[in-house]
Amino acid sequence: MNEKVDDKALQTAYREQYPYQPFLEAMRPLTGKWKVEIMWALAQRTHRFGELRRALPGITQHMLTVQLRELEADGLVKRTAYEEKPPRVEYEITEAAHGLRPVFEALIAWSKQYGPMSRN
Amino acid sequence: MNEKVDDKALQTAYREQYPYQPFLEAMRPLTGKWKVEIMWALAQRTHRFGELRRALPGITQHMLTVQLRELEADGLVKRTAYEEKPPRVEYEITEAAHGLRPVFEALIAWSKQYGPMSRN
DNA sequence: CAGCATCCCAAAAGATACTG
DNA sequence: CAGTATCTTTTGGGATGCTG
Repeated sequence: MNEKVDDKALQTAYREQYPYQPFLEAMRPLTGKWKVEIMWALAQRTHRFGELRRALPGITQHMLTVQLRELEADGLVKRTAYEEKPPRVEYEITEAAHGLRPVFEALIAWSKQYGPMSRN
Repeated sequence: MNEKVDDKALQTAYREQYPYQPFLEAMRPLTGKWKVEIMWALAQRTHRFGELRRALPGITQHMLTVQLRELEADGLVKRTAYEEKPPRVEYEITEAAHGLRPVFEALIAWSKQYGPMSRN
């Protein structure tokens, strides 16, 4: 009944001693093939839907819509639709999302230091 | 022939002015359901295969193997097999991987500041 | 113990056509 | 212009059985 005490202690250590869950929580809203790129573009300036589409060569209209909706639901992007004809919709990053900059910067710094690690 | 000059300029800006590619390059080796958790565990100390398995409840043997192999190929994890019977294999993070700590910390700091953003 | 080989499934992403 | 609706494809991950 107690041969696995060490394992249990291990698990407790991981989950309680370190900000384990917060890390995973923080990563989740950015998972998706295009989300980081979208955030990157919006971090530069506000974009219209079509601008964003052209700024991300290869993305489909469908995927851009889907991922923007998810980013919006996660509070990282703000969508503003203007009732005009033809319609105009603008996307910008939220205040909360600006806080991600240090993360991006740290990651880039690391990437530069250790160089591109190509797997293939 | 030149109505799209603005778009081209935009793309150039994203890809040349900002460390766009480095960022994506840096993220790639960490994509995979368990990689961050594996790195987290190994950041605490060296683990044997079985220890790692027990430390990550829910992971399958198959996935642990696959993701460890990828992390190894990306130079984030070092694998050492001892020729014993029964066999013993130890995993540890590499020097390069230690540089990721600031990234993790920045992400966690951001996560704490803006709280958990639940989508559901 | 630490795995590899297979087969299978669900989720994510892409292609295409259509619309307020 | 900025989407939505469907359908198909791809990818990642899981289950199971076998082995040096």
